[in-house]
Order: sequence, then structure tokens, then C-alpha cells
Amino acid sequence: MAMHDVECCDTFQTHEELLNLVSQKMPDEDELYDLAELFKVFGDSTRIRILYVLFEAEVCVCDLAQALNMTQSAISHQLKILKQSKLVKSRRDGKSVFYSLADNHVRTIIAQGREHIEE
Amino acid sequence: MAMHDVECCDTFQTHEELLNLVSQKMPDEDELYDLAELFKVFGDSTRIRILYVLFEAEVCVCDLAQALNMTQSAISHQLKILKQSKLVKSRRDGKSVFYSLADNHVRTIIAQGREHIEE
DNA sequence: TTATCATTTGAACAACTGTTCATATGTTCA
DNA sequence: TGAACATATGAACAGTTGTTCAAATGATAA
Repeated sequence: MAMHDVECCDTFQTHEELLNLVSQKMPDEDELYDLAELFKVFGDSTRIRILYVLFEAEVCVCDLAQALNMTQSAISHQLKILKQSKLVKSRRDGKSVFYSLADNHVRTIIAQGREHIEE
Repeated sequence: MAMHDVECCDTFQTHEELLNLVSQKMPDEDELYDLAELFKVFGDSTRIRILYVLFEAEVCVCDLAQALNMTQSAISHQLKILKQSKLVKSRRDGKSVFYSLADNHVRTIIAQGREHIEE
């Protein structure tokens, strides 16, 4: 057994190679954290429902609250999270604030998720 | 104002149409729940790191624990979650259990996530 | 200005999540 | 069989999350 090989569960595969390969391809800690944070945002059905509404139209907070039958405060809190992760953008028009999708990754990611589920 | 229009934040857009469109395109409650559950699984950096290792090779639990410098128990708990959501599959060979990716949606979803972040 | 509407924000609370530790299960080999 | 190794599991704990409620901010019109 070569000096750098690591003994682990008695399988004599090339641990060294694996560890090298992994440390080479693994994104750095910051990116992993950001990735997890992004997916956390998709991991709540209220936020997914908000995104589904925004798939159809630019909508103000009050309309979102009504469409999803939730309090305006709850929606506003979730919109803040969606905005922080740059999934939606907002625009004020008079007293109302209108929200819309920030880009199309949102659609792709959700579409892939649905594909995975429906199997 | 038509009878079925809903008054909301004084914007006289076609609330009725919007509500119809949304209720038509919105997945049902069960699917929304499943979607959120799926993305929750991606929403943890330990699980993402496990997936990155499995991008490279089929690996046993003990090797995963070593590659990620975590306890075998912690890894095992996370593998259970990954397996429940059908992102990974496992195969026993003697004393060891080897894990691998269940399909390629995993790669696509993570790739899309990375794309979104790097903007 | 004041009144009203739309939205945001902060604190509080219950519910949930990831890790650790101890222990159980499963497998191989002597 | 018993010993050693690999993995899985359950309970416990701290840390996080989503909603509610009350109050603050922002914008408009009288």
C-alpha cells in the first residue's frame, strides 16, 4: 500500500486519486454556502407558489396575498427573501409595489425539479 | 367594475383573469409540497458536497465521511435523506454500502443553481 | 396638514433541521 | 460461535425558519 493511500473500510480502491479529484472539482466553501442558500429559498411551498404567480404576470403584494390566500405581511416577508436571492425584482408604482421574476433561471430550476418528481 | 372583479389596492387590473390563470397553472398542493421538499434537500451544503463527490465516482459511506471530513453517522443520516428523495441510490457489497447518483437531474439542477449564483 | 391605503419591518413563538453520541443492525472471517 | 468492521438508527440538543401580530414607513389625495 502506497504511503499516501488511506486505509478505509478495507476497500483498496484509489482513495488518494478520489480525494484529489474531489478537492479539485468541489466548489469552494463560499460557493457551496451560496448554492445551499439558493436552494433553501426554493424549499418552501409559499415561495414556490409566489413564483408560480409571477410566472404569469407582474403582480403587486396585495394581489399576491389575495391570490395565495395569505396575509400581506407573510407574503412581504417571503418576497424579501426572494429578492435577496435575486429571484425576483420590484418596482414601485404609486402606493403599490409590483414584483416580477428577475430572470429565467427560476423557470428552468423549477422545471427540472418537477421533472425529477414526476418519475 | 364587473361583478366578479375583486377590489384590491385600488389597481383596476383584471384580477379575475389573473386569479383564473394562476389557479389553472398552479400545480396542486401535493406537487407543490413535493417540489419544496425536493429543493429542501439541495438546501444544505453537506448534502451538496456529498453530491459533488458522487459526481466523480460511486463511493462507500466511510470514504464519503473521510472525503468530507465528517463523522460516518452524520453522512449516513444525510444519505438517508438523499435516498428518500431519489437523488442517490445504494448497493451493498460485503460490509460496505456504495452510493451513486440516481439520475442526471441532480447535475442539471445544481448546474442551473450555480449559473444563477455566478451573475 | 391629516386620513387612508400599501407595504415593510421587528419581535415572539412554535415547528423543523443537522449534528452528536450511544447503540443497534448487518456482514465477513477466523 | 465470537470478534471486528461498516453502516444505520433513535434521542437529544442547539440553531434555524415561517407565520402572526403590532407598529413603522412610504405614497397619495383631500
